[in-house]
Amino acid sequence: MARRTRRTLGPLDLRSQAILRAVIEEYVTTAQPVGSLALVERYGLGVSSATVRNILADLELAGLLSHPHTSAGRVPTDAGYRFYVESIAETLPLPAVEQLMIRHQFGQVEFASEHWFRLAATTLAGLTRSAGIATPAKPSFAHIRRVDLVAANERMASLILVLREGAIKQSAVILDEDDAVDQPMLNRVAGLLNEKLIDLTATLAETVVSTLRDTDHLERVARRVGERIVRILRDYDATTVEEVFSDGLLNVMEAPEFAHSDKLRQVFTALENRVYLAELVGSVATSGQILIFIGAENPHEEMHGVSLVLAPYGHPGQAIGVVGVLGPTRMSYPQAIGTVRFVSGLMNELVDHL
Amino acid sequence: MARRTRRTLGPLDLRSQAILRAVIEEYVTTAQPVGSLALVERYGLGVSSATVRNILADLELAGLLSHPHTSAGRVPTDAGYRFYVESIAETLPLPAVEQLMIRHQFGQVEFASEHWFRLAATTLAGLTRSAGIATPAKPSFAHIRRVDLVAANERMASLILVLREGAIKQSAVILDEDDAVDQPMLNRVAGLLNEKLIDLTATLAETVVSTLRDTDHLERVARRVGERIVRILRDYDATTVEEVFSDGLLNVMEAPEFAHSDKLRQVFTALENRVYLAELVGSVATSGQILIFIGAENPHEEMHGVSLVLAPYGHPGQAIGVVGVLGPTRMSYPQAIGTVRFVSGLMNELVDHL
DNA sequence: CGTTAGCACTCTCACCCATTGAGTGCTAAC
DNA sequence: GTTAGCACTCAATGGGTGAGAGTGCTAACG
Repeated sequence: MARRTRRTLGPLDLRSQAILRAVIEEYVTTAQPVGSLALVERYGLGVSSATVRNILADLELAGLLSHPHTSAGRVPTDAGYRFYVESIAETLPLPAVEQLMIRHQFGQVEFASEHWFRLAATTLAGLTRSAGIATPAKPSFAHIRRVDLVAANERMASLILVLREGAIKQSAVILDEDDAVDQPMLNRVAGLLNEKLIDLTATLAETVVSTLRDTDHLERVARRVGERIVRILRDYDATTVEEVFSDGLLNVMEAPEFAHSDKLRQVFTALENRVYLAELVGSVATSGQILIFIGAENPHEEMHGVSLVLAPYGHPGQAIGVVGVLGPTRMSYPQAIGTVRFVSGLMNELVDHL
Repeated sequence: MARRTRRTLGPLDLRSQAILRAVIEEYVTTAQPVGSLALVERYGLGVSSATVRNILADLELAGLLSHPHTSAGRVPTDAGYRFYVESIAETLPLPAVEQLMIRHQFGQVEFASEHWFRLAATTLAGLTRSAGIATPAKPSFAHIRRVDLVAANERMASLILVLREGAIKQSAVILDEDDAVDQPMLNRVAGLLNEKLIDLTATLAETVVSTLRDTDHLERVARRVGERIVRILRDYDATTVEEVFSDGLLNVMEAPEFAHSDKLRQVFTALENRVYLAELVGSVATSGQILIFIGAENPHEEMHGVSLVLAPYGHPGQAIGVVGVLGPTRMSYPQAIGTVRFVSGLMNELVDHL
């Protein structure tokens, strides 16, 4: 008892830190509460188990470890993981061989951002044995790059809208009875719109569209289409995250802590409910750096019990997307951080190529 | 014993059928093995439990029911479900109110097949409390409807290929050093390709592309792009199913038979491995009618223990997609069939509108 | 004064066993 | 052919017990 009050609770001395690290690393691999004996045996600590027990008790007092029951070993708390994550200076970079393999895979796939972010999620899932998460790079304001119209029938046209950032939006436009069109006519409409709207954002496009006259047939159709375009752009700008793609949920499912599976259901609920992810992803996009949410730090109750490692890619101000990993709190953070960092870097390169 | 040998095993008499039906319907709602007493109590059978027991024994002998252990009630076998499914003449059509609600939902969504099939999966999931499955309508042979090119930089262009059936393919085309292009040039290339390739399939397009001369700058670029187009079309034709969208896996997860969750993992594996689904979906597309796979009837071992109710939509010869439901074998088949039938009908209407 | 050996103590886990209760299958009577 | 009666089977439940892991405390040690 005397010892404990004497010990400063603030900055942990190096030995305590080493033991905390050992506990976490042991627990990450075994998924079992770790006891004092196992620590001295497997990590050359040079002290007896009794000493380790004293330190473990201190770490528990500091809130970094916890105790399922009296006669069990220690388990890291969320705060313990947090301390650990902050203390590891060097993350585990991805081995060069794997880096090469992944680059190769990205080379194999069709040259389009659509494929990349899906592949990113799959890759992350495979490398970390957790769930991979990725969103396409999305600009805060969409710019029109090109407008295309294809006749479906004389009163309906398919609008294809290409944005500067590579996204494509498709929508059917239905015209009034007296605005019947054929393909040549649509080509002229598309030509007019391309001329007037190229590189504009929603607000600018709207003012331009409003100048189109209702008297002329060509301009009237262009106006109808233009209004639809503006609506699509506004919708696009309003959503923080277009789509959250995830892969490898099975990996999470296989973690022993989710075997009896009430918590697992929560995680899946949270993942199917894309709004949750969109929020998180939004905060990462604005922060501009790797964010780590450990267990209960997570804003959503359903996600207590899992951790997220998320990193943005792309260019702030221009287009930003997010890649990351979702796994049990008991995950290898150095590896996860290293991997996520590599993949986000890779995505950056790819985006720059466009 | 005498009774049993006397009974014909072939066509079941009506009372036996009624009892089989009762067992299945009871089991579907309770998920518990059902005993003879529960049957006479809850279904006005007008006979004693002893009589029911005799019949149950016969049904078991016929392989339609099984027995977890001596002192437990009966559980339907896959064959029992199969018999039941064949015997129900009338499926449970969706209530008119819900039909209306769903039509309304489809009206709300953007007018594009992309959104429809996703909504179909979500809708099916919600209505049946199982997982919903849907694929976009895909033709056996893609036809070019329109080609569009957008300059990314002077050596790279974004190719946008619209197919007759509404699908859009995007791909980056990288050009040789001496083929540098600007947007006006790309417009002329696109114009040329549109003129030559419209409504063609892969094979026809290929012969046309091969006539383009390498000497002329315009035609050389067009050829490069054309070759890419042909490759995209070939890839498209080669895949039986472009994409399988599923929703509501959570519903399946909540079924008590998957609570302790080894089987659940298999199901998820099978669902993440899209190849499995693609095969099934392919067979439905060719069969042209509602197909039902019950438990072990399923070609894939991982999917024993679940049932699929799948229906095609679209027009054979033209474009065909599939919608359906995946749930535990213990699912309400009349409801599932009725719902799937309605949704596939709805998708048919929508496709016809285009 | 930190470290360590020793030891009592606590608590989970696995196992066994008896009990309970649901449901069957058989037999004999109707 | 149907039914009542009854013995039998077997999963599920709950209490009891022993083993094992790991702790916390105390007293001795350098």
